[in-house]
Amino acid sequence: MQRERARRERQFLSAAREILLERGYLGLTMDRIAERTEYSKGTLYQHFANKEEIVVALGIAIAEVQQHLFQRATQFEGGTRERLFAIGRAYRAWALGYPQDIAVTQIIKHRSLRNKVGPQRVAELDACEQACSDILSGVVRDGVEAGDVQLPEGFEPGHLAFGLWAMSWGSYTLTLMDFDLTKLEVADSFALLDRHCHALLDGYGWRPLHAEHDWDAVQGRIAAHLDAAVTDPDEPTSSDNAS
Amino acid sequence: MQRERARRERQFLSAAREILLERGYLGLTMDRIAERTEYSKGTLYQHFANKEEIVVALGIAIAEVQQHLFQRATQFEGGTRERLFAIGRAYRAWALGYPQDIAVTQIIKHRSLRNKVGPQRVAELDACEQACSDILSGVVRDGVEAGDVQLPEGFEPGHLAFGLWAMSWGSYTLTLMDFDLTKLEVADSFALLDRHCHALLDGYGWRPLHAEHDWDAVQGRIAAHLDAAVTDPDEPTSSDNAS
DNA sequence: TTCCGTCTTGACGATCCGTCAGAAATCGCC
DNA sequence: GGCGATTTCTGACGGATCGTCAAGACGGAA
Repeated sequence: MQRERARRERQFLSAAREILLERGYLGLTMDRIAERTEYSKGTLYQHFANKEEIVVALGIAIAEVQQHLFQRATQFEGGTRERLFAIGRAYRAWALGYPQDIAVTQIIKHRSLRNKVGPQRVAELDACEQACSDILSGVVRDGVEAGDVQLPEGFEPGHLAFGLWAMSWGSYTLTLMDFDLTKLEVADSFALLDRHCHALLDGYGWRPLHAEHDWDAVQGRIAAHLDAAVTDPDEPTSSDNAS
Repeated sequence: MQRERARRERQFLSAAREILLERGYLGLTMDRIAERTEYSKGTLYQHFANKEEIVVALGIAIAEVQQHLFQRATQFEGGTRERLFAIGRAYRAWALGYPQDIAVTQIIKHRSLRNKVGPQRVAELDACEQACSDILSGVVRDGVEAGDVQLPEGFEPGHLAFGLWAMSWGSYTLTLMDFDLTKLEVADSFALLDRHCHALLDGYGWRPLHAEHDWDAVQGRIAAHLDAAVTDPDEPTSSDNAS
């Protein structure tokens, strides 16, 4: 039964995520996943051809959450730079809410892993990432069309999107890697990233500039917008509700 | 003999690097290293307690090269922003010259690996990275002192350095991870990174701004400066000499 | 030569991956 | 319900690798 199969796949992934949290990447073994789900290893291997596939599958789930957050953020009603800012906040919310997932994403991004994974799964992962970067590029395009920003000669919207993404991703991984400094800087590193993104956009002249706008106020509205998405449509189960 | 020991350690590392190039990270095994160096596994284990230690040791060697390049770059005679640009070019030269090393660095940056490595080796690696980021911070400090840039309230030089580093590192890893897009974008992604760094510095108002200066000309001078360093002192004869 | 401390070796136990022949469950038909 | 066919599940197994360690090789001193 197809339905049963999907349910089991979720079980496997859920177990894998638990083990990953408890024992780290090196502690994640196929035997342990099988043991925890009380299925046999053979059954597990009918879903995932190898360990890497499981990690990539986890990555796909993560990317879908990200995509969802980005989609929500891009619907924020405001100027183009505000919407870009909203996506940045969504990314930040993701990084703060699922810190473990950054490590998983980091593993997935490593090439040697992709070689052992089936092409359709890789394609699925790429599609998710493509969707996220398309959302980002779309907002840049909107900014250009609205006349809020003028890209240099030969610049595509995706180029600017890449810069923002690279800086964010770099910040997260560098922050994550430091053991001791992290404790002192983590709270900072997010604020810092925000500030750098503003500087980058200022550098390209995207209006309103950092100094021209009350971004703290915008941030509050964005938080409300994103929170609404998190708490609103996520509850099909609760029985007691006030009208 | 201490001398002998150091020589062997270099042999092991050299073999490890070769295997890494030929067969990738998953193909790097202790047996293969032992076989290639014609030492036994037991001897290998007297130098490195486990596979992770070897990778970190490779990372230290890589970081030393980086540090050397940065040091050379920072001696470029020019304005503070030009010197910063020189470091960027040095980083780029490193990434282009040793693409495989980016993958190694990426592995090292992953936390789960550090747990299995001896503390003094980790400390050595951290020291190298600290040195590199100190060089970067130093130039930022010079820029502030020279009045070329005015940092926002509460901003330390290291904060700006972190931004540049994060964007560069993020660009490299994101570029490296894509299989197909890479082929089309690689030549671009470096130029793009340059442009983004300029935008970031412009955003913080570091003079002279991107539009105020002939950076292509500076780039030529920097290349000459760095090339001089690469071709000059790179040939220590392997033959022994009396001291 | 013989003894003794040091260095080296490769066989070994342990762990984990991925497979596959057979067991168990389910289905289809009478 | 009975019974064979088909699908699904299982866990023991071979292969690869890690890291260890008892035994052997080596070299210098007596």
